Amino acid sequence: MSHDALTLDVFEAIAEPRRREIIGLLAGRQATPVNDLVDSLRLPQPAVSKHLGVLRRAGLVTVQKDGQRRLYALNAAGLKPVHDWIRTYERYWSGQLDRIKARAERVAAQKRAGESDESAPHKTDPAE
Amino acid sequence: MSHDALTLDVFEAIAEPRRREIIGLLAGRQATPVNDLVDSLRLPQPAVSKHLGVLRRAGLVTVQKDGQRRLYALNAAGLKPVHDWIRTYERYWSGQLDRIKARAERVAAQKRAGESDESAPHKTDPAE
DNA sequence: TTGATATATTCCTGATATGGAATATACTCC
DNA sequence: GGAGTATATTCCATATCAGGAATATATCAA
Repeated sequence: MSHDALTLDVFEAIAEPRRREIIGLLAGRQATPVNDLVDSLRLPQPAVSKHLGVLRRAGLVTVQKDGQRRLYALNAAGLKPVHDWIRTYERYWSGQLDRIKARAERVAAQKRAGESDESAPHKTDPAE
Repeated sequence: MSHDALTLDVFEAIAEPRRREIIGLLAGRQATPVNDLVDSLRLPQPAVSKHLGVLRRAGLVTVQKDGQRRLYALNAAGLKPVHDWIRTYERYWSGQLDRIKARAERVAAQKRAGESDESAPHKTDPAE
């Protein structure tokens, strides 16, 4: 990817299920050595270290030296960009009233009636 | 990753900046033909169609035939898994007290339900 | 120092994604 | 039917990633 080696995209970082799993594990602890994560994840240590490297460059975890170990801790604030982005669309599914209100903002600009709307957040199965 | 050709991971779908852009464009409109997106994105039409295909298989957009055009609409509800996952960690950056409270909730919820969707944090070590 | 432990890094390989170009499909209009 | 428009699909080339294996680095212990 065309990313700076030092700054990875948070969205890409959390696209990996294993990395989300690591985040979930770190959320419950304060500072966890790599080996504990290796045991929990049942993944070879190099793979875990690589994932931790991605998370660190994405700003999602912090490292702390403790003797020969490296203690990783979650930096949940790094998830804020994703949260902010998602929240923009939360109103589109959160409820009928909210959705109507959201639509009203757009419709207000047009001030026209008789618009046939059908974008309900229910899943329409696109059969080929 | 080895994904079903018909069911793509939402996290992977939104990892692409262009696709997030498409989502942003669709959020403001009701049903948009591909060509409108092509104009807005300044991306060749085949690329746009491919991204739309990914979004559709991930359940984030729906298609609707309109003559020779295909009208795409945002299905924001497809973002809910991401929202739910993120919300789990929202409290970790919102405040210290909230964080303690969050841990209690999480532990309680895990004792109650064994229901685990793929994006949820997996087993947290109870010893801590 | 020697050996063991903890973690990171490098190299390799297979899988996959992206954009580009060309082509295929489907629909509309004449 | 044939031309033109709208969209999808295929093929190609490049890039990247995930995991495996081996190795490198750093620290601790005796």
